[in-house]
Amino acid sequence: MPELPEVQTIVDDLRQKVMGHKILDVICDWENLIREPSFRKFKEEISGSIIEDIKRRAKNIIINLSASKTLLIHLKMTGHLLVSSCWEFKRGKLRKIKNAQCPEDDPIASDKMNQFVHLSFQLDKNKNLMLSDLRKFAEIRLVNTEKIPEYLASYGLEPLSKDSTYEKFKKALSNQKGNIKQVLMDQKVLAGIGNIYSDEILFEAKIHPKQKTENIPENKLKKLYQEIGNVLKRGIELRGNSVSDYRDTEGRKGKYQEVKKVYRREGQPCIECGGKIKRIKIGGRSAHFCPKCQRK
DNA sequence: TGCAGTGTTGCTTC
DNA sequence: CGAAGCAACACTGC
Repeated sequence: MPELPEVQTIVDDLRQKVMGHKILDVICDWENLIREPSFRKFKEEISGSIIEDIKRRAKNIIINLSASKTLLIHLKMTGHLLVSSCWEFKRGKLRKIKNAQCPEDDPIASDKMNQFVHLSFQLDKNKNLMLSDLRKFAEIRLVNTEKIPEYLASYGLEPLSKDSTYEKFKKALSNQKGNIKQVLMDQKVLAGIGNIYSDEILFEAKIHPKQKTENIPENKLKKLYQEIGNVLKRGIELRGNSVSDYRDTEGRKGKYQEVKKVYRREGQPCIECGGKIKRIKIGGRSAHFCPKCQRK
């Protein structure tokens, strides 16, 4: 679920909310979430550390801690990070902290994602950084900071980074033979794009998802590069999409789903030409597109 | 009621 | 070798 714009929104919010905080303790009822080291070591090593910096690479959240340790978090399909001063994770359940001040319309109180909290970092100043995950696919690692580059070595171009250029993009795609939809989602080629944004990007660029990457003409490729930037930036502006269950660190929905044009709109009219949006399978995933606007 | 489908990724299989 | 399938898990919707 969380793709680049959602992960970026989470990272930006976390920077505001938990930077400089100390991690006092960790509570967890699904230790498989912690991929390394063992939970016992994890707890021991992380307790007492300070959150020094928070960044994103691809769909990973990177939290630099004091003592040269780094937390690497991947939310996969249904993971969420929540920051709250009025909820705590105790005896396997999310519980309201007595006498704590909650926001009037606290979404955590009503949203059913509150049933799926499996881990909580207890921070100083009465804050909790919690991970909820219905499907339990999320992964957390605690590694030595110097090792981080190895973990991130295989990722491709960051489409929104300052040094991303059309030439680099073109080069990244130059030896790709498959269909463009799958290439866009290949994290080794481009970092951060998933099923939803790839559909929206291809619609904006007027490219058929099954178009062979090597056959895309130069002008279309330029357009594609521009639209990747436009769509992802719009996603961040709208704080991500909650087509499904994405929520930000307060438990609130994003707004990008209100402007999406093709994803999960099978059978509905195309915003631009009125034709019917189609859904096909590509690599086992659903691809949505307008057959009139997007030609091979 | 039951089964296909779901945002991700990486491993296994053919 | 590359592409396809599947597993990790649990819920929703048809």
